[in-house]
Amino acid sequence: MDETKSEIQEILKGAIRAAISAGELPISEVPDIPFSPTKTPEHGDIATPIALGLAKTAKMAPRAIAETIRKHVNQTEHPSIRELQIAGPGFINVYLSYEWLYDTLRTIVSAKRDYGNCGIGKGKRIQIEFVSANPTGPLNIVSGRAAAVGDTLVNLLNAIGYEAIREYYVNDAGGQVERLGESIDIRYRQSLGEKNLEIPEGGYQGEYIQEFAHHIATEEGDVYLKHNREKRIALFKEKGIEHLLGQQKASLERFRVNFDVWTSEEAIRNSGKPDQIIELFREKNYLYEAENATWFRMTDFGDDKDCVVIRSTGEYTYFVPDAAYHRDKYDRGFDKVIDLFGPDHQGHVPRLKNFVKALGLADDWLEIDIIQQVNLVDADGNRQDMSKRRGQFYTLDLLIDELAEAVGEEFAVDVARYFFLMRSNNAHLDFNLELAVTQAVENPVFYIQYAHARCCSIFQQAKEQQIQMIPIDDTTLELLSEPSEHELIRKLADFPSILLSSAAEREAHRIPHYLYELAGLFHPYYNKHRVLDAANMERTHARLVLTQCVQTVLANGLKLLGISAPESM
RNA sequence: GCGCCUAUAGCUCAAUUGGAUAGAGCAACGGACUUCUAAUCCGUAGGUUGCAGGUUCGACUCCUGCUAGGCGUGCCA
Repeated sequence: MDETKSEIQEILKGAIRAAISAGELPISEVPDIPFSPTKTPEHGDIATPIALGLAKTAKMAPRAIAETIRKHVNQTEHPSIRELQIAGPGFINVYLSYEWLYDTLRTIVSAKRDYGNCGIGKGKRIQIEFVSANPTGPLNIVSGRAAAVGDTLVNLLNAIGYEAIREYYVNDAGGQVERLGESIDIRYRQSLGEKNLEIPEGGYQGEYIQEFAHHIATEEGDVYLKHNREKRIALFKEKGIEHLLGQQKASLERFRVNFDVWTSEEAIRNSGKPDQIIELFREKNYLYEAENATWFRMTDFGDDKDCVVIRSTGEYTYFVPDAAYHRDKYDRGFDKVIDLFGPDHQGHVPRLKNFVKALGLADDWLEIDIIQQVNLVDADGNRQDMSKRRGQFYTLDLLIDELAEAVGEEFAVDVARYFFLMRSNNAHLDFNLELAVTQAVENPVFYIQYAHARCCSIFQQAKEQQIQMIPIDDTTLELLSEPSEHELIRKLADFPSILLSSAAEREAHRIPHYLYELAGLFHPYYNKHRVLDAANMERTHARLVLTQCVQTVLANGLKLLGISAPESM
C-alpha cells in the first residue's frame, strides 16, 4: 500500500507540474501530497485534500483546482488508477485498480505471521520499564493496566523492527519497604500474643500482612524475638519483599506478562553509581548545602523548585538511585528507554528528565509516558479510594479469579487484557468489578475471537468436505468481486499502517479497535455469503484465500495483544 | 496559587498529521437459526462533542478564557 501511495503521489505531482507549465495553476512550487483517511468506500481507496490546501496560494476555488489536476492525469498511462473523482468541497478521491486488492491478499499469504511487521526500527535497542510496583503488596488492577499496555507496547515495537525488552524496577530499598518490615514485625508479635501494638503511621494495614506474619509465627515460632527490633525489622523486610515479589511475579505470569529483566533498587544503591552521580553533580556545581540537606539546582534546568538529594539524615532521596538507575540503563547500551508511569508519579517526570539531562544524556533518549489511573467505583458509581497502605484495593488476581468464574481461566485473562488495552492511555478508567464480571460474557474480545474461530471452522469444514486449498497463484482472485469483499480486503490492507502508528505513537488501543472493526466486517460477510460452495469451486478457492487472510490478520493482531486466538469456541 | 490529565448518545468508550454525513458496544424496541458455529446477523431509536470566544476553505482535534472532576506540587516512591 505504501508503494501505491507514493506512486499516486508522484502521478498527482506530475499532473500539478503539468498544470503549472500550462499556466493553469498559478503556484510556484509543487507541494507534497497529503492523504486524508477514507472512511467510506464512496470516498475511493485513497483521497487527498491537496486542492483544498492549494486554494489560498492559487487563489482559485478548490474544486476548480481539483478539476485542473485531474485534467492533467493521463489515465491511460496509469493503469493502477481506475477512476479519479472530485467530491465534496474539493477532495480528489482515487479509485485504484482492483489489482491492488488482490496484491494485498498475495502479500498476506506470503508474509503470514509477519504480515504487518516492518523493519523501521532497524534493530535499535529499546527498554520499556513498567509496572515497577513497590514490593509491599499484591499487584492491583492499576498495575494490571500498566502490565497489559507495557507488554503490548513491547510487542508492537518488536513488530516494527526494534529490539525491545521488558524491565521491572523493584523498589526494594527506602522508606516504603522499611514500613513493610515494621508492619510485619507488629503483626508477627501480635500473632504471638503481644498486646497494645499498632501499625505505625504510613505502615501497611492489609490483611495479607497479617496472614504472612501469622504464617511466620506458626511455622517458625518465636525465634525472631531473640533479635532486637532493628534486626527483626531488617529480617522481616527481606522476607516480606521475597514473599510479595514472588506473589507479584506469579500474578504477572498468570497475566501472561513476562519481564526480561528485574532490576533491584537495593542493588543499584550498592553499586556505587549513586555516589558517582553525586560526585559528578558536585563537580558540575549542580549541588549546594542548605537547611542541613544537600540540594540539586533543579531551577537551573527550568523547574520552579530545587530539590533535596541528600536528606539531613545523610540518606539519599529516591532521586539519586533513580538517576543512577537511568545512568545504568544508558550504560547497558539502550538507544532509547521508555518509562510508563502512573499519574501519581506525574510530578516526577520533569525532574527525572532533568536529572537525565544533568547526566549529559540526550533529551529524547528518555521518554516517559503516563498511563492514567483506574478508579474503583461501586454500584452507584461512587469512586472508592484505593490505598495499598490501608489495604483497600482490588488485586489483579481477584479480578482474574472473578472473571474466571464467569468465562474460565484462559478467557479471563483475555477479557482482562482486552478490557485494559481497549482504552487509550490517557483515558481515566472507572472500574466496576461487578459490572466487569457481569459484562465479561459480552466482552468485545469474544467478538474478535469468534471471528477467528469461524475462519478456523471454515477450514475444518473444508477439510471434512475434502476441499483442498490450491496455490494462490492458481486462484481466480477476481471472483472476489462483492463490495463487502473489497471492503474486507481494504481493511486487511490497513493493518500494517495501524500497527506502525500504534507503535510509533504508543497508542496500543488502536489495535483492539482495528481488530473489532475487522471482525465487524467479517461477521456480516459470513452471514450473507457462503465460502464453501461445491457448485462453484473456483469461487470457493478465492474465498478461502480471503478467509485465510482474515484469519492471519486476526491472529497476528491478537498475538500483539497477548490474547489467545481460539480455533473453536 | 501553579503544572499535567479528563469532559463526546442514558452508560462505557472510539474518531490517524485539522478533513467529507462525529462512530461502535451496552441498555431499549422489532426481526433472522433445516445453513461453513446465533458468543452471529438485519433493522429502529439515540448528539448544540462541558460553556464562551478565536485561528481557517474546514475544528471533537489547534489557541485564549471559564466551569466541573482526577492527579501532582522542597527532605514518601
